[in-house]
Amino acid sequence: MYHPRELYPSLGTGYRLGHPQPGADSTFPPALTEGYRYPDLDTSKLDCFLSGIEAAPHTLAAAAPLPLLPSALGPETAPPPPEALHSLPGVSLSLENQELWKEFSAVGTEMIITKAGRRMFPACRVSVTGLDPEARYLFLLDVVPVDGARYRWQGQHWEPSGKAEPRLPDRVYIHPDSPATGAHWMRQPVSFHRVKLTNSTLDPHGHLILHSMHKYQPRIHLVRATQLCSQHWGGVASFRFPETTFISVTAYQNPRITQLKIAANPFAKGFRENGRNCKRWASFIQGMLTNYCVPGTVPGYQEHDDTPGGPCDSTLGGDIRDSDPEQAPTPREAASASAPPCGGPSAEAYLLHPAAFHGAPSHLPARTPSFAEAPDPGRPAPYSAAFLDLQPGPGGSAYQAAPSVPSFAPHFIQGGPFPLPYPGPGGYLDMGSKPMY
DNA sequence: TCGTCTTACACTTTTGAAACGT
DNA sequence: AACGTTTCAAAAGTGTAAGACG
Repeated sequence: MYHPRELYPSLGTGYRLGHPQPGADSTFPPALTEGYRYPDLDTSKLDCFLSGIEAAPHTLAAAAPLPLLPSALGPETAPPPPEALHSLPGVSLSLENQELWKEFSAVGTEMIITKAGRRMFPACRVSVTGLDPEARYLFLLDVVPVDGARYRWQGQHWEPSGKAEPRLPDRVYIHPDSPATGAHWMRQPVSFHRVKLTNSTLDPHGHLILHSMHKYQPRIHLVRATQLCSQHWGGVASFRFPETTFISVTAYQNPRITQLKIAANPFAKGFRENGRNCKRWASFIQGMLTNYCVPGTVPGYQEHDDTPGGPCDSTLGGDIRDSDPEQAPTPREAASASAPPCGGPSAEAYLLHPAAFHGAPSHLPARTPSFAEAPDPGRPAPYSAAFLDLQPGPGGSAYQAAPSVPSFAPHFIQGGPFPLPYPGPGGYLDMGSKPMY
């Protein structure tokens, strides 16, 4: 994983990737709104990194007047802008470790956040199809609040307990292999296991900053980066999976989650049979035998399912799905059909603020009475009104970008300089502070 | 007092360099 | 000499428990 600072040594301490957005919460402490800085920009490294990117066939049209974002924490009044989001038709994403996620989701997924940064477990691991094998794409992941509530563990379930904290600076994790060809991404599952979550608002490492005891939803964005550092783009598709919703905590609240983590995460092996927590583990085994199955025998429950170093990143060397013709990349004609029209926003603009490309949610979701409930795929997710709808694909777990693409809000194109600096593979982008909902 | 957060700890896996073999 | 495999130590990732903090 690259640290953005390694790529941009010369920008100085005042440089920020994401400009403060219109309507941003002005009451936010400056240290938070300024967020992550990139003190050392080395453009030569950037050139090297971007040298392989193909020339862009299309140019960004002149930017239209920018609509204002809704004010922070304000009512949701602004309808999505009329511009259509340039999606990637035919592109579908499936959650590889869906079974594991469902196991956690059924209990109420919790993710530890620490000052130094903690990895997500389970990690988001997806398979993608429908890309142009020869085009280059960026894979991004960010995490957004699900609602405006803070949660509290009530012994048996999670309950809302008050208003959410002000939204923290948005950061986006860029998959280390980005940008890579569609053939590369489709060759094997793409894992985001290196993503780290932190509760340190002044985190210097570029980890994704979250509030403790808040509910979050990871999102995965695919950007066709026809030319990364100019005003070109080739379409974008965003995906999310309801079962990956989680509540951030500094210490596990639900003992069943702890047991699930120990059972499924190889790094927690020490807390199993022969570990210090063997009594507790034995009790859990008994429970699993009664209610589910022995860990390791439940599909998606094997510890390898999310083992770091699996099919995940650095896909540049992996070769897991190569031999499966059934899952081979779609023919080129399908991909060419997804080629975007001329004009439109750029990949870097999307990097600057992916959320803007999906517009603002048309409404705030109702507070969930209890997180213990399994997510209802049939019910629109809180952000879905302005987000790409995900339809279960033929494979069951595959989600496809629906044709009824929502809106595209170009107001963030204006926010960043062109060419936009790109933090590089495995890095994070600080999106700056932005309105909460 | 209670809920939340921080830190040190023991344990495990991962990673990469060095050694070794072909 | 080049390449591939094995070994091993350091680094990194886990949840726990105790204590600090507000």
